[in-house]
Amino acid sequence: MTIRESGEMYLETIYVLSLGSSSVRGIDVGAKMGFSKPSVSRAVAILKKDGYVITDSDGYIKLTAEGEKKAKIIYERHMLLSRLLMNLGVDEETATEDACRIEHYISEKTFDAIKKHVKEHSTKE
Amino acid sequence: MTIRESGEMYLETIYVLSLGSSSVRGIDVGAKMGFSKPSVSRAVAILKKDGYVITDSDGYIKLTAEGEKKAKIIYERHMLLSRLLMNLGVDEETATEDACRIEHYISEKTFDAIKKHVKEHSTKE
DNA sequence: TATTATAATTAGCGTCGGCTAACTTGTCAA
DNA sequence: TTGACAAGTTAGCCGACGCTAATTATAATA
Repeated sequence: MTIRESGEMYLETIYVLSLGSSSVRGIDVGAKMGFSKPSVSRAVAILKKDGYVITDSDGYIKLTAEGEKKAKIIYERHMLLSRLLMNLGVDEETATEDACRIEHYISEKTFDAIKKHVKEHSTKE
Repeated sequence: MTIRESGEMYLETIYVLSLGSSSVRGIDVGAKMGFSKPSVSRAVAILKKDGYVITDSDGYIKLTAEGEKKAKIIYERHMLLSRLLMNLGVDEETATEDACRIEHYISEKTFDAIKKHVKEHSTKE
């Protein structure tokens, strides 16, 4: 099964949390995303089934190699989009929020174009 | 109830079809969107309940004043986004497709910024 | 007129992805 | 040792929004 929007959000959140801490728990993911424990529990179970995460003996959530790869792509897209929007003059908070919502729906081609644009415009202005 | 992504898509489709023909039927909407008749039937019923469309005595779908206003905003957003993406170098087909998917998730602030950008860049290059 | 085709609707199914309530499990402190 | 709290899971609800199958209604044609 292909990962869906919701799964991408959970994966990205796990990734971001794991950047700041070596031990990520479901409860932290839920707190970050504003979702309940059962919602996280189910989402993590799906990510596990699909091979993106594992839970170790202490119950901590770890990304698999594949999960980390995927999460990095999603995160990079998020950053890229935020930067694009900020280049267009959107404030950081709004840019981040909007990027978060639309990052799941954009094609590879468009991301390549955005990447090019951001590369050209991120140093100046 | 606030209109949702799905409702926005139906409304936009009805609007676009009504630009090319004075009589829009559910079957046309379904054909355009690739959805079944029952899906359209239900969606139109919701749009009707929410005051965005009416169906006349012949069963044709007409936008109300509010529906048309809303549809125009959605359509304008679609055009704007497409133009932005094309300005970034994305081909028209991809730009249109991506714009279609993300147009529902972007804040007013970001749209204003995009509008400004497109205004500045659409004549040149 | 009777049949047939087209369009719309109704009934009901399935998936996704939230939720609450309730149960389990493990740790820590009284 | 026991009791309480924290974290996770299970069971099951709900709304949104696709779908098919079957029905209804209308219009066109044999």
